[in-house]
Amino acid sequence: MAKRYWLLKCEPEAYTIGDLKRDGVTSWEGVRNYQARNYMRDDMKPGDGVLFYASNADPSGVSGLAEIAREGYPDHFAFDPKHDYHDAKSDPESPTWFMVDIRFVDSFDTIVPLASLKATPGLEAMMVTQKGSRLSVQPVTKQEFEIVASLGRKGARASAKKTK
DNA sequence: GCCAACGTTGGC
DNA sequence: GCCAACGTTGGC
Repeated sequence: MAKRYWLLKCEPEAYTIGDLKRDGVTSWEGVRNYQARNYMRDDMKPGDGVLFYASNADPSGVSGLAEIAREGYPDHFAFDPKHDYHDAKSDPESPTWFMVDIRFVDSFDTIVPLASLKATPGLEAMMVTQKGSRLSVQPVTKQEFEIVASLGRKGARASAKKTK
C-alpha cells in the first residue's frame, strides 16, 4: 500500500502540536464518528503523513506535521465507565471504536490558517476547506500534503526573518 | 457567544 | 424507514 496522507483535527484546549513535540508519540483516542473510525481502523498505516490541524483556535489551521506510528487498534477508553470517552455500546470482544498512535514530525513556527488554505491554488478540493466539513479525520492527497507542508515551512522562514 | 451545518436518536 | 428533535462541531 502506497503511503497515504491524513488531516487530524484537535482543539488546542485538548492537545496541541507543542504537546506532541514534547511527548514524541501519542495515542489518538476518543474519535466517535464512524467514517473517521473506518479511516483509522482500515486505512491508516505506519509512516502515513499527517497534517496536524488545530480547530476552534485563533486562528484555526494546520500547526504542524506528524506521521502514523501505529495502525488502528481498539480504543480501550471506550470500555472505562469512568472515562469521558466511555461508550457502553462498545464491546471489548468486538470494539466499536479504534485509535492510532501518531509521532511528531514538525511544528510550524506560524500556523497555516484555514483562510490561507482556502486561498491557495491546489487546495480547492481539500475537505477541510469545504463549508460544513466537521469530520475530524480526513484523507488528503499527496499534492495537498506537500502544498500545506511547504506553506508551513514558508511561514517559518517569514517569522525567522521578522525576529531578526 | 452565535448559529449554521452535521450526525445521531427515537417516535411512529 | 422516515424525519423531527436534539446534541455537537467549529468558523466567525
